[in-house]
Amino acid sequence: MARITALAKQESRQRLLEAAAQHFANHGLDGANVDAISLAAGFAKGTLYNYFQSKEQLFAEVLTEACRRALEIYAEAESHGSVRERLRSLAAADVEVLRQQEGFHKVLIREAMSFRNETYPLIAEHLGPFVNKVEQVLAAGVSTGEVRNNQPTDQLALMFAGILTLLYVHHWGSQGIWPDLADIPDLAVSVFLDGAGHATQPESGR
Amino acid sequence: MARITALAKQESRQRLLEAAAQHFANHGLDGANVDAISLAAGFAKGTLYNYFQSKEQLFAEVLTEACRRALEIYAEAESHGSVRERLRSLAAADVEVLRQQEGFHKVLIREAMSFRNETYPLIAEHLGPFVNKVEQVLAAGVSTGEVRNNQPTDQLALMFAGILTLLYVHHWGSQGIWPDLADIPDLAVSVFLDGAGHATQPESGR
Amino acid sequence: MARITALAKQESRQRLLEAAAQHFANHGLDGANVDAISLAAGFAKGTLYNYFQSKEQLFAEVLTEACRRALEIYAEAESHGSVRERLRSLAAADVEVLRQQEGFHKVLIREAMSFRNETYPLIAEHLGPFVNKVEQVLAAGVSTGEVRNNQPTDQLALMFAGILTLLYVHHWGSQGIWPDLADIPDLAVSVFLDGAGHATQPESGR
Amino acid sequence: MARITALAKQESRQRLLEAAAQHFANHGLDGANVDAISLAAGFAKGTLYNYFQSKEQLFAEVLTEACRRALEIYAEAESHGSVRERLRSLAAADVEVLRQQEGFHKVLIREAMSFRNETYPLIAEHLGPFVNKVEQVLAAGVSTGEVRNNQPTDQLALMFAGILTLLYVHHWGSQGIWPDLADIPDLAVSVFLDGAGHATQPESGR
DNA sequence: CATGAATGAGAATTCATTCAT
DNA sequence: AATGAATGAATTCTCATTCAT
Repeated sequence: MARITALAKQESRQRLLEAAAQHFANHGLDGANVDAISLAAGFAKGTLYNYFQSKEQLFAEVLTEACRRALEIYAEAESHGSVRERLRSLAAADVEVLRQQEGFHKVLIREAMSFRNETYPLIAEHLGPFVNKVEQVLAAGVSTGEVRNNQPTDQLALMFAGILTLLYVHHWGSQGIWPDLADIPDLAVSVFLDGAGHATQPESGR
Repeated sequence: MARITALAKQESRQRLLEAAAQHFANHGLDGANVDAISLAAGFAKGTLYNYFQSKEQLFAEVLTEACRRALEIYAEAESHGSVRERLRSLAAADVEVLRQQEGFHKVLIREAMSFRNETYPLIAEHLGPFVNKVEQVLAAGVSTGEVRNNQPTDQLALMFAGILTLLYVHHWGSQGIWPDLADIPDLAVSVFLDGAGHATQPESGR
Repeated sequence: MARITALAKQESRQRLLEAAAQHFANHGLDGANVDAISLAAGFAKGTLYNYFQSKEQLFAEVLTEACRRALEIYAEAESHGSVRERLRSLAAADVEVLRQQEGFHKVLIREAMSFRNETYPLIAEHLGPFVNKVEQVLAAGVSTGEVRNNQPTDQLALMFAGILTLLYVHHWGSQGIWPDLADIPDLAVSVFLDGAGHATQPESGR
Repeated sequence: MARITALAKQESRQRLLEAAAQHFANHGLDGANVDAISLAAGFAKGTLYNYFQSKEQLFAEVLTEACRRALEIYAEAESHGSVRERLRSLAAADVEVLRQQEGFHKVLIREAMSFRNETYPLIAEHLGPFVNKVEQVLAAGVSTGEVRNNQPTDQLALMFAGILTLLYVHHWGSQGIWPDLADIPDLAVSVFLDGAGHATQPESGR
């Protein structure tokens, strides 16, 4: 019985997290209404508070959950071949993560931009694992000569993650016209590695 | 006397707009407190409502004002020399715009991420003139061979503006540690034109 | 105009304080409902918060106000004659204070008994002036030999104030049957000075 | 088996009562949290409601239990010697009762001050036996001349009980500095019998 | 125009109590 | 009996906005 109860509780929690992700996606963090989330999950007004201590903690938990899923997907991203290929693979994984909860990620990015003490550290932590993976690839690339060594790899990794975000934002801002989500991995890698300036000789490994 | 009154009214309005920009910068749109803005401008609590109809409209007006100032500065940006030099000059102008109302731009960028129907068009309009200028430079660069022609220039221009924003965000997110505002123009141009991949021969014009 | 406004505000504040005293008297501190107080004062729900920052602060202000009135009355209490007469006079003043806001004092005494960090210091401060006056009288009495010197005067003063409170409590507990408020000053002095044991010779100065 | 079950139920009930006494002592009646009590007793949240119908009834039961224990201790108090000695003995018994559940008695006294219809009669009932015993001693004292006969003995008895309570309150209010619990019986008797006024000749039986 | 008191809808949060398991 | 998830009324407090002076 305990197990059944525990299971049911897990499900309820999940329902609340999903309703919350959806609601945050639609209303943002400030605009969100805790009661509405609880009701949307099929519970009474105050029930959410049996699972989460506060609106902020709820947001944090939604984030953590998103994180967890993201890590699973990142873990699956193959990592061999050239730096270009490995970055592309990571970018594709990130796009996949995005697809799963696109609305919530929109809010996430927006909250990241608010630099609030309550949310910024949380989000930075969320980005951490991805950026770390990117940095490992770049560090390897520096030693093989595939990546320029005129900038620290941690800064480069941040730039790569940033360029991805940038493309998401353009995607949303253009209502999906450009770029298409499917094009983002290639685009990001190209922008990041090649730049827009004229290379004296074309890259071959593309 | 009517003129004096009108002038005084203009000044009051300006004071309110500045106080609002500062306050929005610190608290965001949702978190802003209308009374506090009015008080910060040196007026009593309700006075703001003699000038603006609502918090939202006030925000929009602050936005419009920021746009207006930005345009003035962009107009002054010199535009000659190589593509690299001209982009650097535009980026420097943008940084200058940012410096003038750094807090407010923080909010601007955050709001851009919310894609709200009330604010997004305004912000897009704000970016417009800058992006147009960048595009002109890039189009010229394509014809001189300084810029690759594997992507439409409007998309490239959006990317350049985006990279700038990205660097601002990293600047804020790192509490000013990296990158320094002064380094941003060079950094943006380098990232945008050269990329991080290994060029077979180093650029000379740097 | 400013003066008129300030005056009106004073009146509103007073109305709220009175409604609050009444409401606290009826419901206690925990049981009190801030909205109800505001409504009872003839204002809208939230209006009270234009005057007081929180329920606790409101309570503190009611207390302070009661304090202020009490001090006025204590100040009027004549202080000459024998220790017995002077104590009687102070006790009578205290009863007078009590009469003015009997309900609120009931709550006050009750809150004093709760020893909460939020309220106890406030209330102790409230009692201070009265106890000080009593102590002065007792100290004088010790030097004239009217008061025994087998206990520090500050402790004796606390006992006297306590006996008064005790009689109030019995008054309330018996629904006013015994003791009558009017009898309390004499009773308190008698209990305090003479005790219930058999004195070998009756006091004459009574 | 029914007996075993009944016994177990008794024990559970007792555990809950003790946890409740402790919790009420720390938080008061209004501030108490039913869930916390149940958990503190080692049960799950709702279990308490298998034993008590409501928070109020629980409080009443704790009170009744305290009463029961107090009676046992009062019964043991020896009663011979002078009035002074017998009163001292009763006071010592009361202090002993207090010591056993000091926290709860704090709440008890506070609740007594609230004069609520739900709790006041209970508390009066609790005091009853003690006051009766005191009254018997005093009545005997009146006939031996040890106690003045200028006041009905029931009122005197209430005063004695009240002075004890008063000393407890000062004990708590001073954080135990004055008076010490151990000093209270003597102090109470002295205050009650002798008063603070100057006796023409010192008591000998002290 | 400036003022600032008043408004009242609305939000987060608490918790005594119920009841299906 | 024990459990603990669910309930939802109630409460404190906020603040954008209005409007009489």
